[in-house]
Amino acid sequence: MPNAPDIAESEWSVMEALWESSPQTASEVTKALRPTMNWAENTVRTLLTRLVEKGALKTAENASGTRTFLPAVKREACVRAESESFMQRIFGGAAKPLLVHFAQNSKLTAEEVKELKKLLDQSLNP
Amino acid sequence: MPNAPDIAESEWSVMEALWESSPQTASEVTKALRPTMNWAENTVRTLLTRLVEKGALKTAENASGTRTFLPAVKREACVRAESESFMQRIFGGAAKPLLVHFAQNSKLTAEEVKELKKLLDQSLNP
DNA sequence: AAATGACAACTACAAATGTAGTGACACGGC
DNA sequence: GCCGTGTCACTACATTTGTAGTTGTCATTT
Repeated sequence: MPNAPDIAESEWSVMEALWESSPQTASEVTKALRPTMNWAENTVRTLLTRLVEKGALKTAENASGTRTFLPAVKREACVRAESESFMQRIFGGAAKPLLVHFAQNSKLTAEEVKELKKLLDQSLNP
Repeated sequence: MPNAPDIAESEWSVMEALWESSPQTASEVTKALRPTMNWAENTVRTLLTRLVEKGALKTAENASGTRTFLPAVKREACVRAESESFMQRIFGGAAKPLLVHFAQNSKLTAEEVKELKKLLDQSLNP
């Protein structure tokens, strides 16, 4: 499995679009992102190219011979990598203070709290 | 209270040193960071200058007339800002998936799990 | 006094990021 | 056969980041 490359913020939106649905052509991705990011098509193309160079995306041809893009790395792997580096940077690598922070700063529903407590228990008994 | 400015990764180490203990002169900060980051003093000075420009640090003179640096923003505020932006970027702004992720991917002690469960409960009954 | 050494203010410079513009080519209509 | 449109591959360019080096000043030390 390929390691998760370093994905910048704008690039992340592009990845999301393709994790959501792939393969897509450059203009499809542009359209998919239009509502959120109002990027010129060339901007999206640049990001796509960079992501291919980084090994985060692969390309293929569709039926009409146009190039399409698809993820080369799993979203979960990238999320894990980003999370790891964030935890390192801000919380010195310790999960507990991080969890404390988010547990305290988020408004959760009773339902969510229940779920999370269950997950915490499970993380103990594997 | 001033808003938390955008603090880059290297800059963060410098901030940590000053949140840890302040005021400090440039060379004190350099020495404090020496074990972890092996930076040239000028590197640290550059970072300090940038942080002052960003409004993350203030300066003052010490008894011997040398400039010292001290935080202009509270660590907690910066942590909150960074966390917010991270949650936005990677988890679409939702706390629950984030908490799920870290709850599942961290090895916590029974003690920690207990604490966290308590915090979760408290986050419900304020 | 000359050398040394901290401190400050500038300057340097490459890589990464954000955000495009340009020029060329190819296919499908008219 | 020319023309617009979509696609591609390049190029562009300002900012931010990482990591210093250079120059000038002062105070302290031989």
